[in-house]
Amino acid sequence: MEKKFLKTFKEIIIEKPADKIIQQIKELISTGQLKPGDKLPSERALSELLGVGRSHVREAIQKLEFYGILKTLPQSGTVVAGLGITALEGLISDVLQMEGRDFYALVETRVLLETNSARLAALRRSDDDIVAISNSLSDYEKAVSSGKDSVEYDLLFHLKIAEASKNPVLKSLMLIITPDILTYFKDNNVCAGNRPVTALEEHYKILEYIEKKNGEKAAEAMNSHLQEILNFSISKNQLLNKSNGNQK
Amino acid sequence: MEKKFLKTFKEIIIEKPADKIIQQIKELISTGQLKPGDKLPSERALSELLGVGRSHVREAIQKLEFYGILKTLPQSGTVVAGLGITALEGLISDVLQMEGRDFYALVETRVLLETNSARLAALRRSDDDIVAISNSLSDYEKAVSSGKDSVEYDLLFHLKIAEASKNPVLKSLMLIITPDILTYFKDNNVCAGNRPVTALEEHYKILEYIEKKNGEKAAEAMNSHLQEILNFSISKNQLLNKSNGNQK
DNA sequence: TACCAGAAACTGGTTAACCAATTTACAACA
DNA sequence: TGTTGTAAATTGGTTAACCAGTTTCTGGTA
Repeated sequence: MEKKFLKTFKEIIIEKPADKIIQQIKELISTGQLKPGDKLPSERALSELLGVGRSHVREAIQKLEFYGILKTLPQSGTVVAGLGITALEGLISDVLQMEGRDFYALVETRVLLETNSARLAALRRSDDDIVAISNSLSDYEKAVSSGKDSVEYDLLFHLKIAEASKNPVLKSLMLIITPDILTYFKDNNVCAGNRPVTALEEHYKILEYIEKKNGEKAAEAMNSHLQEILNFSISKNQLLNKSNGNQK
Repeated sequence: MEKKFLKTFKEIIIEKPADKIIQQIKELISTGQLKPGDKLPSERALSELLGVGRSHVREAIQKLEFYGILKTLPQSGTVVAGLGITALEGLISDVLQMEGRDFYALVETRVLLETNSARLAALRRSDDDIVAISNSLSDYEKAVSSGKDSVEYDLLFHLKIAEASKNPVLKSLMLIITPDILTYFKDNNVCAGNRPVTALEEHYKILEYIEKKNGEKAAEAMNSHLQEILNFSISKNQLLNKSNGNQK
């Protein structure tokens, strides 16, 4: 089994300079040496202090700004953003590297989001939404019958439902976890055999309930549609936990 | 009312050069001119093509890489990553600038996440979780009785529950929307008057059900706890939509 | 013709210098 | 003494040049 061999080797994470800087700044904030509203030392000062090029400092600040932790004011300075700092400790380690590979949690969350997305879509859909969902469904059907790569079209169908829910936040969150779901699916061949075919039927059923504006039924159909994947991920996750239990 | 005045003015979005580049690359991909696996033109070529400095191109690529859309291979080139490209259309405009200010959607999603988070926490909590939640609750209580800034401690309480749910993805998603919730709260004084006091009682009730491992009751308590905020955001949102209806 | 060094061109990575806007310090004036 | 205008220092923004690998082309050899 060559995979195991590879696993023991591949942990050489090349820690880019910027990442180290991020870690240091994070520490300064979480230890309270830098409080919300404080100004950071200038980029030049930091680069000299840390013994790295200014571009690295720049990159680190950009990333931190992404997460809303820092705010840089042009020609003036960089400050620690005030809000949500209490949650910072978890933010970086969690959001940044959600690679936790906790497939079950991932799918469980997806079920949660999708079930409610279907319910809201049924209640709030416009006629245009029905058209959009139908189109993506026929795209999916084509992909299935041609026999390959249907997964992306599958998720696209679900995304259209999220759009019909008229809740952009819900949609955004789904978009955030979608890439991880995708890699998970592709790596594990979740949609093998004639699973796509049965899934297709379930999709039609979901669409039907959404069209009928039956929120509860739509949610229920979506839930049972995803339940199978959830069960699959349970067994898979247990396997992984067993073999990788010694990892951090 | 000076706020209204400011609102009509502050929409001068300074479109940074990097953002324009991102938009162009996004378009190239979504129109199919760049397919997954394709190599992007070199940074130099792009910078000359677009008439901007290389650092801007660099910044754009970094951001795109963040979202898993691009992958840069050192000393070789930058390629379009294969996964989830279909979903790209929405990804950038949505996740990047979720500033949509759709407060109702934000709170609605929060209710959804939190309700299920409470349910799972009740089912999966350890004794340590109970201790952690209790502690954050007494922190909150102290803040309330001292009379200020209780909001952050409030959210911290909810976060501990998310941790007890043993679903890191759920927790991460909550962390993502938390900053927006916070600014919303602070801007609108949601927790004014003796709202914190009644909220405190509800918190204790939630904790009680979680301790008793009663999932349904915990979910129910959390739901009614948040329902008031949801109602508040409905009225507020309508007001905003009315006054800002002409915005994009 | 097939193949394989070796050099030249090109890649992203990194640094240092320069730019324009902001902030700060200070001196002149009221 | 307090205010204000100006200049110097400092800031993030931007550019251009250089570095160390990678890829590609090329010419000679078997």
